[in-house]
Amino acid sequence: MARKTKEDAELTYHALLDAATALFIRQGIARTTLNNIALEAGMTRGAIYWHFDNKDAVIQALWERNTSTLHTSFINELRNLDINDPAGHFRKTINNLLQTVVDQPEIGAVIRIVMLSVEFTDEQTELQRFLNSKYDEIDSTVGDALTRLQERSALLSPLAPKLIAQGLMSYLLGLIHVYLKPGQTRLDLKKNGNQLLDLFLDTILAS
Amino acid sequence: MARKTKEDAELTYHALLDAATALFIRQGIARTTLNNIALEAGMTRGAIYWHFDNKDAVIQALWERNTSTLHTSFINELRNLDINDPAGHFRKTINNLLQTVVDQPEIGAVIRIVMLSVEFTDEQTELQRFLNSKYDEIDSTVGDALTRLQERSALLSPLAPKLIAQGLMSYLLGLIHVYLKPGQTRLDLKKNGNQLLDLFLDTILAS
DNA sequence: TAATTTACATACATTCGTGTTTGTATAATA
DNA sequence: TATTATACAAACACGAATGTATGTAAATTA
Repeated sequence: MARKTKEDAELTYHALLDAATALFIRQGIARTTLNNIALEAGMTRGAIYWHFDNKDAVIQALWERNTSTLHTSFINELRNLDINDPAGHFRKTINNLLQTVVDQPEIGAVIRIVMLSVEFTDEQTELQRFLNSKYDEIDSTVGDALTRLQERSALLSPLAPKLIAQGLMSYLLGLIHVYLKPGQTRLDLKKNGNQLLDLFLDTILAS
Repeated sequence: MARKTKEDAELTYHALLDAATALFIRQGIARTTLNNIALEAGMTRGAIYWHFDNKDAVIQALWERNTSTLHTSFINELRNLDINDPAGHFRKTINNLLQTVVDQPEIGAVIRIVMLSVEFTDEQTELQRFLNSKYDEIDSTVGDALTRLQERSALLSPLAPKLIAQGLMSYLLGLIHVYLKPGQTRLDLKKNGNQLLDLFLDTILAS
């Protein structure tokens, strides 16, 4: 067919990623073929192989486009907790994260996709290593933040801060995972997300 | 080759399920082929197709063999909470569940497999419906139990019991998911699982 | 002990998805 | 304006996985 302008090409690039997101959520990653994605976006596989190397590259591009900003800003917030009210700042940061995920479905969707694509680990693929490194980064940053809170005796729980971080991360991931399970209707994170989070945060932070 | 006795056949049946479990955890479900499973068990695909209809049937059989008992006993406990100390009984039941998952790797592994195989839902397959119904059963049972606790004013949190149930389930799933992520080493549920759980339970139940 | 299942192994057919190659109309560029 | 690079579509080649069909030795049954 016809060649597109640079702007048109970028449109299809994003259309492909959007299509991938929708299908990954709807049918799961494994069941979604590159052909599916292309057709959903009104293209052929040629377009995909032009813009990406393979399916893993699509997933990584999804991460870059939809969550990398949130990722780095989240980490920056935690690394520079407000010196006057670090506990409040921490709480706010976590709450904001969940709220962002809920308010911007594209972001939440990609997070769930990422969670699911870490399924395997034997003979780690490049994507696995990449995503794992991102997760580790968050994990240790949360741990460090809680450690500093403990040093300022802003932690209620006597448990080790690294351990609490693991619990908090598990809780967050669990909430997102359950919330975004397709067909799920009972859990309304938009309404109750912060309440549920505070349920946990109240035990570890002074209110 | 040679035909086996009935007992031998049952051995290979279990060998196949064991092989499937190991491979699913190691490589993920999608990446594990029926041939892989057969070879891991020292058989050929013929053995698999003799004992099971397809891969989904293998997963369902895994559930039946490794978690159905835990499932029903867990539900029974929650449906018949000790009338004298329902809150303590509830707490104990949840803690036991996590401890069982941690102490018996085959059970924990299957739970994680099940979690991951619910990935998709569009055009639900029979397996999806089956697993979802099991999850719903647990979910509503926990909700009911918490409702009864609230009626007896044994709930500290003012949140709706159904909502708390969602949070608790998310937490549990998150913990198991993170804990059983292959290659993961930081979270030691065996040591700290109950502490982490109590972190949550203490906010909703009287100690 | 003869007949019949059983518990698989082996072979086959077919589909599906991937990666690559080729073709091409047009935008960008010089 | 001629050339070249771009953004794909279309065709091709291949392996891999599935499901099925067939073969078969031994266990079970009558």
